[in-house]
Amino acid sequence: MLPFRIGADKWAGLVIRCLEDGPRRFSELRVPLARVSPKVLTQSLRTLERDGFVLRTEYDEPVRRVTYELTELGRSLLGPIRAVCEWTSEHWDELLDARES
Amino acid sequence: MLPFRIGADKWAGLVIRCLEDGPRRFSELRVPLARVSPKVLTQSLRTLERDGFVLRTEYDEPVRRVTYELTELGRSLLGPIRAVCEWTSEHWDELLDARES
DNA sequence: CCGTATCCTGACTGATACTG
DNA sequence: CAGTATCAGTCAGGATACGG
Repeated sequence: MLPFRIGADKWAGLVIRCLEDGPRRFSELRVPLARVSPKVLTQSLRTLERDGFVLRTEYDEPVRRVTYELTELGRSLLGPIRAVCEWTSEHWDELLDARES
Repeated sequence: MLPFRIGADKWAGLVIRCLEDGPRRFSELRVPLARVSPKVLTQSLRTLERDGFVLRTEYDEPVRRVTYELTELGRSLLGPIRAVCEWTSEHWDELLDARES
């Protein structure tokens, strides 16, 4: 589908972009990433956490709450990621043409 | 190994960078990409050709010769790719740290 | 020189249902 | 709410050897 992607796993780039405006809860991430099953989303977040791109915070409250936010390292990735996303939107039509022929 | 990559396949980004200075023969690509088996390199090149990033030219000569070069579309990818490569070299140490802990 | 053919492995992705 | 458990399926990636 996508001509290319950023990230060790398929969704890492999108997840990071979803976090660029600040911390998000798991359920908040599921909205823009509705096509991603909870298992896969969790896997992606765990990998991003392990590699130091994302910080996971668990709050001890009556209603359970967990947030994810970008670390400084994760935030430094936004530049390259945006470069790729912009390229994709600029060249989307050409990509479709190449696939059809 | 690499924290993330550009390209539908693992080597696409590197292949494109190897072509940034002009056409290269298959055997020339195998030098910088020595760790890539010929089958996988061929696969990558075929995909890049199909998607319009690379032009493959076969010369009818006594000694067989095939060259690959970037199309204009392929060349337009160099910007985003360089952004990712630069990021990687700048943050390489941090990535290793995260993996070890 | 420029690839294919074959075989193999495991990483990645996924749907669905269930739990603390 | 924030995940895990389970059960699979696909497919990219890789080693090695051979072919036009």
